This record gives sequence, C-alpha cells and structure tokens, in this order.
Amino acid sequence: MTAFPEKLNKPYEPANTEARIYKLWEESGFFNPDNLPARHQEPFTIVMPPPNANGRLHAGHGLTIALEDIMTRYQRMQGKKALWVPGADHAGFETQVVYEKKLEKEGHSRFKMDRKELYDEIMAFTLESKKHMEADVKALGASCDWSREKFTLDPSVVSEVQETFRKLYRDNLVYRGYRTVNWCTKHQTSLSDVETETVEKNDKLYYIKYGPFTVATVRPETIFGDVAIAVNPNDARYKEFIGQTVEVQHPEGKLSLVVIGDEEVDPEFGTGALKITPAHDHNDFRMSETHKLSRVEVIDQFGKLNDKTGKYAGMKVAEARIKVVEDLQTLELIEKIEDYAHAVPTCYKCDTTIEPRVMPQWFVKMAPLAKLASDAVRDGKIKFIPDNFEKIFLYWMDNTMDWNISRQIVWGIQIPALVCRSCNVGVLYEETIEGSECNCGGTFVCDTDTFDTWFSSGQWPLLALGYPKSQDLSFYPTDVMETGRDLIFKWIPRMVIFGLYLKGEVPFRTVYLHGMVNDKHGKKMSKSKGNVVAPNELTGKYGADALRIGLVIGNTPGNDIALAEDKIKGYKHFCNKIWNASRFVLTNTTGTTLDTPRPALTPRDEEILTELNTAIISITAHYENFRFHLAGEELYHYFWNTFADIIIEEMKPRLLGDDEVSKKAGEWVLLTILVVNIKMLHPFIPFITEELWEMLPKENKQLLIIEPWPKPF
RNA sequence: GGGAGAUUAGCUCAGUUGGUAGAGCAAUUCGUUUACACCGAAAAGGUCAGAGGUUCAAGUCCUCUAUCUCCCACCA
Repeated sequence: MTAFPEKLNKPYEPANTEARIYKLWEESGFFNPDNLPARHQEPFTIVMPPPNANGRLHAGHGLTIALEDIMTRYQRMQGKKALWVPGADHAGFETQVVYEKKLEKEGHSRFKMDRKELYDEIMAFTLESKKHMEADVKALGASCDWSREKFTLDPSVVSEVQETFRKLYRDNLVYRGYRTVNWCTKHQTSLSDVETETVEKNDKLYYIKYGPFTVATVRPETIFGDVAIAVNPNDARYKEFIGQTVEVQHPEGKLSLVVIGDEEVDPEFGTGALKITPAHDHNDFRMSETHKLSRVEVIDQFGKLNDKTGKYAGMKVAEARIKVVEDLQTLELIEKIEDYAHAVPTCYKCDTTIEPRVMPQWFVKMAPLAKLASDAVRDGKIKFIPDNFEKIFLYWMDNTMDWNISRQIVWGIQIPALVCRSCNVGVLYEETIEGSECNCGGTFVCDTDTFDTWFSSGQWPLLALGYPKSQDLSFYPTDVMETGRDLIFKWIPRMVIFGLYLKGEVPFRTVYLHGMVNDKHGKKMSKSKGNVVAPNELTGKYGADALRIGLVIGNTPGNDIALAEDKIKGYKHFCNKIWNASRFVLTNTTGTTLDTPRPALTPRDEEILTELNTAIISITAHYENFRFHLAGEELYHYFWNTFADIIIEEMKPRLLGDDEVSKKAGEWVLLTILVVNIKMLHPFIPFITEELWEMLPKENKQLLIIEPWPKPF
C-alpha cells in the first residue's frame, strides 16, 4: 500500500520537485477556469498587474505573485471558478529608458535612429526579456491561466486602446491643448505629473531691480521671456501700478511690461512683485491665460537659451543663469541674493530638472472622469485594504489636473490622430485623411506621439479580459486588484476611471495594497546600493515555497517589509518540518487511508479534533478577510507546535503499542490532521503540499489544487 | 505647506472586534529519545515612545507631545 518511502528522502529538496509539480499543474489544465470541475461555478477573478516585460522579476513582484496566488488557490479550493489572468506590460517610457541606456553603452543614440528601426529593436529586446519574466513568475508557482495571457502591445489591445482615445475625443474628454508640460531635456519627451519627482534643492533667490519694482526670482535667465509683472491687487505698495506699462532693463536691452494684479501673488514672499514668464513656468502660464498675455519662448527643447536671448543663445540654463547674474551685477541691477531651499520637479528616471515648456499635446479632461471614480468609492463600490488608502485615493481624485497623455517616444501605442503642421490642431485619424488641408491652410500629418503607458495599463482589467467582445467579460468586475502601494496614484485611479467610463462598472471590488519590499535593514533596494535581492536567487536557494510564506508572514497590508534571508531560511526549515512530520505519519499509519471511515476515538482524540476545528475556523476566517499574514502564522504554529511537537509525540506510544483499537484511532487522527494541514497550507506553499498529497493513500485521487477546502468535523 | 504610516524582547516584525504581551532570527542551558540537529526540552529577555483621558479593564479607543519614514504640493 505504501509506495512512498523511497521518495520521502531527507531532507526536502525543492529543486527536485518544483519544476515537475508546475508541469503537472499546467498539464492538468486547472489554471484555466473552463477546465475546472462542474462544481466550480461562481467566478473569482484577479487580473495580474502586468510586470514590465523589459527585465526579470524583482522582490516586490515576488510578494505580488505570492499574495495573488494565495488568493487564487484558496478561492479555487473553496469551489470558485478561479481565474487569474497573467500579463506583460510594454512599459513605454520605462522600457525606452532601459533600451537607451543599452544603446548608450554601445555608443549609439536613439536620436540617430529611424523610428521603425528603433521600434523593432526594442520589440525584439522586450519579447526576449518577456520570456525571462514569465519564467520567474512560473518559478514562484503562480497558478495563473497562461492561455489567457495578454501583452499590452498585442494587436487587439493596441486597437482597443486607440478606440478608447477616439471615444474620449468624441465625448469631448480629450483635447489637444497648448499648455505648459513637464519636459525632460535629456529624454526629449513630456511627462505626466506622476512621472516627475520633486527634490529639495538649495538655490539662490535673486532680487532684481526691475523698473520701479524689485522682483525676486530663482530663474534670472528667463528674464528675456518676461511679459508682465504681477502684484497682489490688495497690496497698497503697488496698487497704483496695476494696468500701467513699465519699462525695465536687462542685459540685452529694454522691455515694456504690463503690471497685472492677481490674487495668487503672495505679498509676503520676496518683494511681493513677481516677474511673469508664461512660456517657462506653470503658474505664470496660468496667469497669462487669465490676463491674456503673450508668451515668449526663450529656452529650447534641449534646455538651451534660444536666439531671442542675444549673446546668451546656445548656453545651457545653468550656465546662462551665472552669466546673466554677472551681467546684471555689472549693471548694478542685483539688489541682493539670498539662499533659498525649495522643491524642484525632476524626471523620475534621470533626475534632470524638468523644464516647463508650452507645447501642443493631448490632454484628458480629468474632472468629470475623476468624479465618476470618487463617487463610486464614496458609494462603497470599492473597498481598500488597508482602508486608510481610501482617503488618500479620494484626496487625489478631488484634486486632479488634466492628464498629459502624449509622449514623444516611439516605444508605445501610437496616438491615432493627425495634427496640422502649421496651427498644430489635432483631429482623429479616421475622420481626416493624411495630407488633407486644415482650416488654417496647413497640412495634416500623422501624429508621431505615443500614449503614456498608464493610458493603456489604466484599461488593463478590461483589456486583459478581452474587452469589448470576449465572453471573459463575465469575469468583470474582477474581485481583487492586488498591487504595490506606490501605485495608488499612478495606476489605481486610471483603472477605476476607465472601468467606469468604458463599462459603467468598477474594475474591481477590493484593492489590496502591499508595502514595499526592502532589504533586511528596511532600506530601499537599489542597484547602486547593491542591496537588491532577486526572487529567482532565493527560490533557487530556499525554494519557492519558503520564499512565498516568508514574504507573507509578518507583513501587514500597506506596510513595508524587510526581506531578511535568514527569515526565508527559517521557512525552509518549516518546509522541512512538514516533510519530516509527513514522512513519520505516512510510515506509521499504513493500516489506514484517507478513505477509512472514522473509527471510535478516545476522549483525548475528540479533544484534539475540537482543537483542529477551532484552527480550521480561525484560519479560514483569516483567509476570507485578507489577513494572510495571520493565516500563515497560525498554520505555522498549529503544524509545528501543536501537531508535530505535541500530538505526534503523544501518539508514538499508541502507534507502537499492542492496543489495535487505540492504534487505529491514532492513525486515523494523525492522517486526518495531516491532510487538513496540507490543504490549508497549500495556498502558501503549493509545491511541497502537492508533492505530499501525491503520496497520501487515497482512492481516485485528483490534484490537491482542486481539492475542496477543509470543513470542521 | 498638507497628508499617511511607524515608535512593542538584541535585530526584523505580528498582535482581527479593548480583557493582565507574541513569533522568526540571534543569544543561554541541557539533550546524539529510531520523522526531523533544517531537531527537541528548558529558561532568559519588554514600565508596549512620553503625558493626559474614557473604561471594571487599553499595546488595542480619544486628545496632546516627541522622534523617524514615506507620499503629495506650480510661493516666484
């Protein structure tokens, strides 16, 4: 009856079993909900946040995969029609940056390459990297349905994303605006607000004598683009000047500037008088709209001063600033210079200071869409775990600005639009033909810009389920969106908005946000610090099971986790404990199988079963309420400290004794507890539990992955 | 300038609805008991940041303070 002992070699070696078990699952087809037994009716759906296809998985992905697989496996065993859709993200700007670095190393530059050539090269690179990423996901034991895998550049996805743009355009929710955008002078593209990072900088605040005023500025080099001086309308010092035109001097000549009164000017700051440069400052730009001011561009796309600046033309901003200040000092126009600490937006990828530029770009009108999302959340249609993220979400939705969705890079989904070469107006590609004439007399040409990555990934829950036609939309709205807490702004709001806008339903009912996975001292992992721990190294060393349970236990939602290798090692010991306890039970209960009816039990046996029931109820409740760290901990302690240390030890004399009745009862109790534990541990440590399940004595046994969840006895 | 989180054993962290503190790792002592030394047994270790308050009862709820971390922010 027992074919197992040879297999139960000691100690447990994950490397020998994981690949084999994963293959077994894949071949069973049970990752695909369509193949599950008929009793699995009610859907449970998670759409995987698509990892970037440009590299391998990092530790944060490990936690994502672990948590989502725990949820999926649990719900599958609970009899749900469980679907977990995997994916891969082309990650537009991110990938382009990765590839540019590669080109730089090889002495190339994307700016010297043909569009198509560059796109094809990045595509080849991405598709190759994608394979490694997928292998990492599989190595972690992810029970996702690979037959439904989507890539954000699949043709069907691309056309649907473009269709969404057309719909927004027709609904007057997307427009081509001529506004200041966040321009990265290194990467030569605009960036959305969430793609910039503000860093504290110590600069100087220059007080410049400016006609009858003294103005305070950190950017004297933009003086050539000044069109006005702004003061607060209630400021008694300057009131009389409002509406007048004053003459001011700068190193290259004189300017006539109108004095405007604007409530936004803080009389307390600096001198209370402010120079207005609409082409190079977000705030000044807005005032220029209110007061109908002209805009004079003096800095070009490379961050150099242009020919409107006389002798400064061609200088970079930093250099020009020094020169202009020197020359102003010579002219005795600098009143004083103060040290000034302030926050400056930079490109989140290269730290280059963002140069605000006025450019024609596509924008999504956020206010009406954000309202859809915040209303849905206020109505309780989406639950946040932990719940304080609801407040953060709502604050952001109530204070949103229009979203710049056009990027001047080739790697991404092209915007289906035509723009006029002379007046820069934009129209839909399908409505107007390339080369036709604009009302202004100019010619329409294809817009070469691509979408912000978050424009496509924002539609991910729908796209992953084959929107708009697929039958898989019966899985929408999905149950859980599990992702890193850093995506609360970048990604979550866009998905809620697009879900509601396109389908009229929220994309998910629960948002579960995990914290960042840091190094063992709680410090952020980074390549430069050399403290990066990759999941594939840890799975190789300790096994995927140990990594999974080690990542989840002791980690509460929303809070960061310190990933100590010793901890993972500790859980490898736990796996070994399970292995050995199972070995003992299996070799000492050969007279009993899982099909043996419940024998007469001793009072102590009944007590043990009552205790087991309590554990089942408690652990199941933890699973149901997303308290996976508690489920894991309780399983750990029940198995080790109660089952192995007490119950098994207590049973030894009975198993070795002559009382056959007592022996049979003991065998039955041990096997029963073992099976319940193997099942309840399965979502955390799927490989070792499936391997052990395979060795359990039972008639007509199927895979553990579809075994029903244990119920109290 | 706003907001969130954290402050519990040497280290990293749990502690779900309030009921006299827990885990992993580390450290101590003992034990080669035929599942497991990737083990077992035993012991040690914390005025739960501080101060008030509510309560029969507070690590857990309320207020304030201190320190740290992170996020958001177009006062030049």
